[in-house]
Amino acid sequence: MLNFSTYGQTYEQLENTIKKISQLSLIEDSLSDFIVLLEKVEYPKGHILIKAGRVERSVYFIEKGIARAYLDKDDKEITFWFGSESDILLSYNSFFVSQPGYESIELLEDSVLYKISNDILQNLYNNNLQLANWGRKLVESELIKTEERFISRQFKTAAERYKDFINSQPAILQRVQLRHIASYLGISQVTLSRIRADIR
Amino acid sequence: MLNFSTYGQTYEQLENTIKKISQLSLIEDSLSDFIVLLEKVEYPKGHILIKAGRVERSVYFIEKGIARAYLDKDDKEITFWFGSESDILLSYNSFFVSQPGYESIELLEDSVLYKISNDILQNLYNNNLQLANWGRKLVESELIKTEERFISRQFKTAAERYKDFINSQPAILQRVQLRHIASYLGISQVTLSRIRADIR
DNA sequence: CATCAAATTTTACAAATGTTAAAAAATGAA
DNA sequence: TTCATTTTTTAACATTTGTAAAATTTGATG
Repeated sequence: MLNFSTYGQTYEQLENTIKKISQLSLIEDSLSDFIVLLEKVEYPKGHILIKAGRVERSVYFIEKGIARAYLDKDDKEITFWFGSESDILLSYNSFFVSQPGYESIELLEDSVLYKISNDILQNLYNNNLQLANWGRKLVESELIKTEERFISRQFKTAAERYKDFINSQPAILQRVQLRHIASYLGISQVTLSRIRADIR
Repeated sequence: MLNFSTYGQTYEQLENTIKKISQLSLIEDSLSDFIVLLEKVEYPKGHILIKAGRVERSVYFIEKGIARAYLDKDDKEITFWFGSESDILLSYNSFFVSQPGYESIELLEDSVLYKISNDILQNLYNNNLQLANWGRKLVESELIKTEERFISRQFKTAAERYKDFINSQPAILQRVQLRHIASYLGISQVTLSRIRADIR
């Protein structure tokens, strides 16, 4: 549970932080019930928050930091997701259906997160209509984002995808190694270098 | 609303059909409430069920038939989804957030569908905890499927993706033109022909 | 500042995929 | 069946992207 005094925050400060994350302002009436169930956690750069092959029982809200989800293919790592401030972080397939996940998630900066277990969340969902609908909307918005990325992969060239990326997530470009961005865009690092050279 | 006598079905027959679709057996207690709100619709092959640029107010459950979602890119159509018996059919971004959708959905065979409007569904979600959680789980399972397709696009070769496709959806291969399958796999029809020739 | 290690870019060549056009095969209506 | 149309495959060539290795740049540290 959150220990407010430990972090020197008032409840109001915390509430403002949490509201920014994942449309939590939508559940105004239930917000305080929700907040007290969160656990604040901090990890250093390089920490592997979620490990492939395990069943993940927690979802995280990112207050500060950047994370990448990746999976191991042969001797390479394939990065397929970045998350930063105000994003939620979880292994979809592991968290939703309690199966071992295929992905790992690494923190790329020292990070501050709020954590809630699946057991607690399921209990909320089964007893609070407002939160159940908030959870549904949260997943709906993740689904739209994932589908849009999927489609753009299908009909845009590597150069177009890179330009989209620097327009939509310029901060990530500054904070993440280019080899991860190349992997995220589905191209080799050499191709990414060529695209960057052409743009210059 | 469903008019049972029109279609010569008993309620029990209809319930069995509906249960097969989209894990609706999960909402045993609310199932009959849900079923009476469905409207059965039938359309011929070639019908455009959902048109890009419109706000879509309905979701469909496919009882019989095949559909493809596509978008127009320059003078080409990009197919990015197939649905058949037991799948749900909707424009994610249009239905979930009431925006004009970017995709069209065409029926590739004469089809039988059950339809429910977003207004009715939202009303159910806001008044029935069991249905709200069923809706959340439905979206969660769509999200897992979409993410898996996204990732496989990123690290599998065109040949691997084709083999995955014929293993996981052999029936679709028999029922859909190869040009649509090539588009779905993100490759040209020429490349698909080459892959098929190599396998033979 | 000098040095080392890691990250990124560049080069050279190979492999995969795309484009266009044409040929072949399959489909479906009369 | 025949014929016309559509779909699929093949061929030839162009372009994109990948791999491996070398060169360069960047960043951290003494």
